[in-house]
Amino acid sequence: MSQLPSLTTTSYVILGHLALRSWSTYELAQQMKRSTRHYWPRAESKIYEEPKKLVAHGLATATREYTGRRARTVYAITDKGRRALRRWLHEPGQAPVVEFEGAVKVLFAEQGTKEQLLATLRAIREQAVQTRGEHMTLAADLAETGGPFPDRLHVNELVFKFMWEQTETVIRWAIWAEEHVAGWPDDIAGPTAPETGASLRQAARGG
Amino acid sequence: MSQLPSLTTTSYVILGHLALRSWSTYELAQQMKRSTRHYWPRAESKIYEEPKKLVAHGLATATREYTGRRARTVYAITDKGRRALRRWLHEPGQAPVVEFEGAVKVLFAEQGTKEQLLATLRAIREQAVQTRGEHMTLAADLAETGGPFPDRLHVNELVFKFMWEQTETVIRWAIWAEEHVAGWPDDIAGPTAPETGASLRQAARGG
DNA sequence: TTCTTCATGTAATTAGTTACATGATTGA
DNA sequence: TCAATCATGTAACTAATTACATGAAGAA
Repeated sequence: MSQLPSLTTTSYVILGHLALRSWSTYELAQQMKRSTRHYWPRAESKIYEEPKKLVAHGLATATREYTGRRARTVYAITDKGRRALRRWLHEPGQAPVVEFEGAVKVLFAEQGTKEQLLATLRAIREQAVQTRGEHMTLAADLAETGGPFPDRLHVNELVFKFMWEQTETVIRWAIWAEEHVAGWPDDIAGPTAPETGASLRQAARGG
Repeated sequence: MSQLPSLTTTSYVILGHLALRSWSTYELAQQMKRSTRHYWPRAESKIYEEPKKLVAHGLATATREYTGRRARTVYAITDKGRRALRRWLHEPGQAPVVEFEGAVKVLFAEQGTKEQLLATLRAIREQAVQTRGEHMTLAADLAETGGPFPDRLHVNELVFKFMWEQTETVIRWAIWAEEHVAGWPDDIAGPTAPETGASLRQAARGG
């Protein structure tokens, strides 16, 4: 029947925001850069394009406004949109998917030098420390001002905690790996040291 | 100059495998399902297609073999391929990117019911526990047999540890969130409880 | 007045996925 | 000998990205 393009998770990210208030696409892009980017990253241009689909489905309405001769579009949720959001919340969500190029470089590290591997790990750690800094700023703002939606602080806190723990895990892992590799001989293509596999054996026993 | 499609991280994942030995595409698909899928997930069809690009760049060679009338293609790395891989290892890698639909459902949970939120969290936890089980099996195999490349156990251990900690983090978070939410009133759209924001304040202080 | 940054999109391209197809092998 | 599964791809489609374009507002 319906020839409309089907809704993706990205559609529902937008729809969820519209359930809170009406937004212009620029505002949406700013807000999503601040929060959902960390667990649902999308290019800005996508955020300008996606709401049209919601309108086509009758889940949102678009209003044209003007600043001088320049147009902008403000989107608002419809009743049908609220029902669709509730239905979506009811379905089980997708598990986390991780894409980590740095890990691939670590996996094939023995094709390069020990120095290269240590540099890779250091870069991973520094990036994560930087991200943690951004998270701290965000947390401070949310804790002090309550953020743009103070009565949503409780759900915000849940997902913030996930982001935080995720980043901490990367930092801890990178530090562990750097220390571990520091003890390796210079030729990392060679056979393994006696203590190699300790964490595998531990994991095999269930951690 | 070069009109060849440029190499992606996926290309280098394949190239890295070819640095270890020659593989048919089917073997590559099996191996990647076992290991790199957890931090570089790609559809099987992609794994059949991508090596052609390596050949076009001169980084690999393709050999046609036959089982009866049925053809298969075995790929091998070239010297140019090894050099390209080493160059790639030298460049800093991309930080982890997480896509987590479950977190989006948690973020907008107050548009639904407390029961829905608890069900979402439970599903996340159960999925992660299942993944941990797969990791345990893999760890046991690697620890016992050394896996298909015993002298690469040291680098394998590094990335395995990342996968493991990543999954453990999800499980711990889900349990924490379930306990946290259990203490909320039935109407989760309402204003927040007094202890709300405690972990935000802690994060703002640096953890 | 000019430059830069903010604000608001569109167009072109692509990396990746889903769906399909078919030969070989194995076991009931 | 039939069905199921393993093995090996191709074709069609799409979600998403990168690159570009342009008006408005404020700073120098």
